[in-house]
Amino acid sequence: MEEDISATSAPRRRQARGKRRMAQLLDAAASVFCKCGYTKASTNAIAREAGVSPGTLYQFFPNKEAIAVHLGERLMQQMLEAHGQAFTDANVSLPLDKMLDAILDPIIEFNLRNPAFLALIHGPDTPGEIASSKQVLHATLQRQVEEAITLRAPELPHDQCVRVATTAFVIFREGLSLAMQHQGAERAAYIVELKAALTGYLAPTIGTEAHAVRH
Amino acid sequence: MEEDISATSAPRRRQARGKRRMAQLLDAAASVFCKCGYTKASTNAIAREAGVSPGTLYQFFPNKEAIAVHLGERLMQQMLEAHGQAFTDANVSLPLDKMLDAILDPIIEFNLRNPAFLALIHGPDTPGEIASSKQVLHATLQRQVEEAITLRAPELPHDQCVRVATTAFVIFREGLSLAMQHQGAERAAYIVELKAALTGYLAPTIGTEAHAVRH
Amino acid sequence: MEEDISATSAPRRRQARGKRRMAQLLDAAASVFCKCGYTKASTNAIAREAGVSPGTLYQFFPNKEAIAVHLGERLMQQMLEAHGQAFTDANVSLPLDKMLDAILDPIIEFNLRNPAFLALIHGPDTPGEIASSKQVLHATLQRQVEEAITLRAPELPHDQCVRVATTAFVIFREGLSLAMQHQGAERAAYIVELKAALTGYLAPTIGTEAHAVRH
Amino acid sequence: MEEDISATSAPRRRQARGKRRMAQLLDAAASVFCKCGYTKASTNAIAREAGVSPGTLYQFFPNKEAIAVHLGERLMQQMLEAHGQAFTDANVSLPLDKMLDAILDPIIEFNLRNPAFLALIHGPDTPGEIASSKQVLHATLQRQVEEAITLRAPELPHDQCVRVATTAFVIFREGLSLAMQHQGAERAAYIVELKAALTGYLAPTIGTEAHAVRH
DNA sequence: GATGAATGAGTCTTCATTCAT
DNA sequence: GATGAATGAAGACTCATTCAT
Repeated sequence: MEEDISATSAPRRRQARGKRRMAQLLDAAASVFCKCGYTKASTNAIAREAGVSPGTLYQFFPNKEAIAVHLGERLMQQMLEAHGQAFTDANVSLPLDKMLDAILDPIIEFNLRNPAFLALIHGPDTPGEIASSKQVLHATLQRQVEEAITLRAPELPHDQCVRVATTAFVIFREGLSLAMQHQGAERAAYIVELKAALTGYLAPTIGTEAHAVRH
Repeated sequence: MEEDISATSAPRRRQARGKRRMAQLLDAAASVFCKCGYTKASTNAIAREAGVSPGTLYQFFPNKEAIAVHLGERLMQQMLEAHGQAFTDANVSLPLDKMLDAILDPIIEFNLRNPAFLALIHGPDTPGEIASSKQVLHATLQRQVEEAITLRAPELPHDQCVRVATTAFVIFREGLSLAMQHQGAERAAYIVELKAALTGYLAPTIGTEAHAVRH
Repeated sequence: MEEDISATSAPRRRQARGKRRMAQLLDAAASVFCKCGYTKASTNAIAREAGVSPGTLYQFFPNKEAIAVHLGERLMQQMLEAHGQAFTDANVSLPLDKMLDAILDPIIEFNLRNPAFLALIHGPDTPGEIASSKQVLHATLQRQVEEAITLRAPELPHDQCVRVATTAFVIFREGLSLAMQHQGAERAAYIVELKAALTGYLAPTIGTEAHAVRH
Repeated sequence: MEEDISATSAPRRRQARGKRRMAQLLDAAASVFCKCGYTKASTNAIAREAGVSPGTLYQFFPNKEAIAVHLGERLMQQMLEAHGQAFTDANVSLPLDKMLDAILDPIIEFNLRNPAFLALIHGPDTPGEIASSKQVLHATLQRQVEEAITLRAPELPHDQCVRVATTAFVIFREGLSLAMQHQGAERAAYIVELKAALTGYLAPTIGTEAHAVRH
């Protein structure tokens, strides 16, 4: 608008650089969160890992938590882009064990590539601070689980559905965490256990059979 | 009070006072860990809560983690004293649901009275520092679970047994955590879910029937 | 609007835009200085308030203090334009109380509309940095007061005149400040006190009677 | 009590050291406040000036403002100790000019020795932050002025008395500030102006004559 | 002229730990 | 054993200013 004659205007280029920096910072944050956990990850360390000064970090994020929130959002979005079909009706109507495979396998695979996911989903150990960082992932995933359960067991009262989803979610989270703490065959074996746990827990509530869903 | 001239020798008295101080400090630590979580609990805060100076604290514990470790040990011991019979053969040979009631109810009740238990069992969110603090409770409880499972399913390969125990343990830990985050009826409902999850998970492995055990 | 193709030449247009920008920035600065005081007003905040980038701000002012200086100059100029007749011979020759009314009332009224005036006239609390910012307003006003006093009391030695002017000026400044800290009737009452203070101070030196002045 | 046989017990000695450190820190703060003003005085600078680490400073004061408050309190106390008789009935009943001499001279002299007084009484330039630091000195002194005025002019309505005291106080403060900015004869001359200003302002309200006061 | 990213020293404050008494 | 002062590195965050585009 002002003075640009070039094809890609200056403001646009600047904006692009901004996006790149944010990505860079989020990458660094992911790395540091993994190494140290949320609490011990320092903003200065994140900046250093990103190769920028602390001031730069704060040009993009107002505080440490915002970094976690953005990272969480980016992770969620990437996961949905990569495996958005996990919670589709097609999957949800499969027999329970197939359904769990269809839903969990992509998520697990995503976690292997993005270990920051687990770091975030655990958040700080401080009781009060339920941590918006945690919230983002938590809320989104849990809503999906709730929806899936509602589809499979429409007669379940809402509050009970919430409890089941919540419980299923923490089982998933901790089972995954366990798996990630191991390698190779052991990890695979823990994933088997995780699925067994979810199957065992959910079967009485939502049944094991294939199940036509309709909204 | 302090300097009584009773028959008991001076060293013994000193030792007794030491025990009292440690108990005092551990009580304070429990309280602070509950309020703040492990990471944000400062040794100064613990000392203040105990009504002693930081220097005194370090006369009994070499560092922050040692406090957590000792607290964990004391909690374990108190739990065993109060509910040592939880994992007895009698209980372990009950039908699965009865067994879970028999084992979990005392532990849950103990947690209600000692919320520091949960704070410790979660420990710092720092990955590396899987925290000897956590370890104490973890290890002890898990061993008990392993034993129980071995009794119920002696043919299970050892490594599989470990995985099952580990998985069952995290389900228990997180389910309990969920319950403690709620109150009254909601808490009770979450406990029901917790038991349902464990039942569902363990039934295929260790069976639901009563089961005579023998060492 | 910006890029109109009118007769006026490009450089002139650019210069006009420059003036507009400066005005814009000074307005923003006035607003921020009022809200935060000189010290806590950040250049970034001023730029933001003006709706421009920090870089742009520094294209017009070499540093924070220059902004204050320019703002001071603009305020002085606006005040002279609006109430330039305050220190005219006609006013200065009035009886003391009428003279104070004639001089102070417009200035006070100007301050009501331009509260940045007070913010500037106080400047940073830093001793060394008696602050050119402050200086501008200070110097100009004080010179006028000196002139008025010289006219009323030509026989007064110069250095004494300076002291009287200086003292009268700070009385005025702080009295005004006090008035601005209150509202409505209370403010009016403080203005009465301000005038009483100046009358009481100046009467012995420059007399209360009307006084023909001549240069 | 515990193990001390010495004349001055260990705890007492420790407490003494604490007091000494606080005094040391307040001295340092006074010095830094004078050099830099309240706003630019950094807690680290104060600690450095006191020859201790930042942590030590925070063992005695919870934050920067508390330092200022304590310093203000100490200054007030020292002033009262040194010149507590300034506002006595004897002085207040003198003729106005004698009264001002009797009251102001000691205060002025105190300021010469404790220039931090002025730094504190001005406080940060931030508008909102009326600064408890400032408050301490302000409030105490103003109350004394109010009392003196009430004694001299008992018929004055209370709110008017407050305004007069407030105005007189700021005249004093700024006049003193002016004097402190100069040296030698010039300073003396400014003190003369200060007294003239107060005399001129107060005479109409509280009269110039000696005045028997009674409570 | 305009932009906004980049800087980096500096601010206040905390905390695990040590040490003289 | 007990005290509490002392430490100092570290943390989150700010801001005047510069620079590439």
